Amino acid sequence: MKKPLTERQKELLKIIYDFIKNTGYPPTFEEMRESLGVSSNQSVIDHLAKLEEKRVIQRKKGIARSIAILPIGYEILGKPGLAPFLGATAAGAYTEAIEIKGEWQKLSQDVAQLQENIFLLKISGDSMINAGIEDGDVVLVREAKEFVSGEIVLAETPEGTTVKRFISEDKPPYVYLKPENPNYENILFTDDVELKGKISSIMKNGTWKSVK
Amino acid sequence: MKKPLTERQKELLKIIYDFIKNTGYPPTFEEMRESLGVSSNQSVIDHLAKLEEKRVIQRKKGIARSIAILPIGYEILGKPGLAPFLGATAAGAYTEAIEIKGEWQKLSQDVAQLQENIFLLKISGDSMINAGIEDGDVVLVREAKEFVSGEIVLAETPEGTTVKRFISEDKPPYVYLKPENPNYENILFTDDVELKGKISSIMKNGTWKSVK
DNA sequence: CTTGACACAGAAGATATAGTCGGGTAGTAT
DNA sequence: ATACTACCCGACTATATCTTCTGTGTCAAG
Repeated sequence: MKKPLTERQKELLKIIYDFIKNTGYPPTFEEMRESLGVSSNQSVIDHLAKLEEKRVIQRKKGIARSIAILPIGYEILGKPGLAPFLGATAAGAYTEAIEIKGEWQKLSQDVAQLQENIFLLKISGDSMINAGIEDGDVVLVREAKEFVSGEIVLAETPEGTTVKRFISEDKPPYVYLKPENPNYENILFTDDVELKGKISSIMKNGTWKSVK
Repeated sequence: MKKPLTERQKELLKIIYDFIKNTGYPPTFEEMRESLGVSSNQSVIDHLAKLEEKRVIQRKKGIARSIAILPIGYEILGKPGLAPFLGATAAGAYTEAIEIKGEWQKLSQDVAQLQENIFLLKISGDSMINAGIEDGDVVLVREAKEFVSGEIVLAETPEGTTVKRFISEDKPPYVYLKPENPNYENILFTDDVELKGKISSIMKNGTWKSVK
């Protein structure tokens, strides 16, 4: 008789998931403690122990950032998947080897949520032409919360949504959005500007290439 | 003029990718050093610096296991993706807001490779009936190399391929495969037995549930 | 009114992990 | 010859991170 997760446990699971999605690696106790808004590691440890007991996550003793979310955890978070169909095997008596059928099967409607939020955008305009992004191109955007100087980002500004290179440096104008076309001006980064995601790939002639 | 990755750098990238796929979190310097088969951390650091310079990965100074593979890295590894199509935005002048179209677009044939190797299996037999896995059921398998006692696994034995619970304990019979049906015998774990993956979900009446 | 589950505080100690320093070799280009 | 790049060795240091210990308060169940 498995018990369901408590509110606090669900919160922590969500915190872990979001952290991984955002950084690419799991959080430390300290980072989770911070996100939970408590002052002691002990709380985190207690909750992690429960989550592990309930097979929602898995950890390794003494290893830094060693939290992995197990399938049950993803299910609780509502993150489904897509998979190829490989054939039949046996759970009872031994039977035939696996034969590859090569079919595909949707596990849920919400496929994109599998690992991260990604979506496609059609570009209009030529302000990023020197980065190889041209009018009419389709680019792939990965949603993110943390950004590194030099990355091409999707930004929301009071004037609208736009794609530019994000620059953060320690000399004026410090933080701004930079077009890759000399005919356009930099956009200073103000409180009104919100970064939505990173442009990671671009489709050219039907094939995908990385942006740089 | 970007230089391509050297052989060694590609090897390290692959090592990092495999480690993450397998454990759910990135490796330490020590673990990478081991996989590279060298005796000094410095080698790893040198290669990581190059990979970071070439925008293949991204790291944070002083932070444990803080390697994230960037889109270019995934491209080099040949791991594509699938994404919903959201609409048009502007790279030039500001234009309209994003409108959701809700279409889907395939980025490549090889969709399953996105984040990990997963596939479906049709079960025959009733040896796992007490775990809720019945004859004719379809289960989802995630390929893995490391296994924890208690997990339901897909195993290859000299007699054939089978699904059982993997048990590893410090009393006899120590390591074995356990059916979830009293009518079946345990299978002792020998050198001939190879674990291929973990059963993470099962489809019942068209919907997916976690196995326990 | 005791017991247990849940949630949290605060601090000390142990160890896992990143980083630094100062080298060495082989190959290739200037 | 000199300079560069890719690749590697080994020992040391600094700190990031996990763990352990002891104790508090609440709330619901027996």
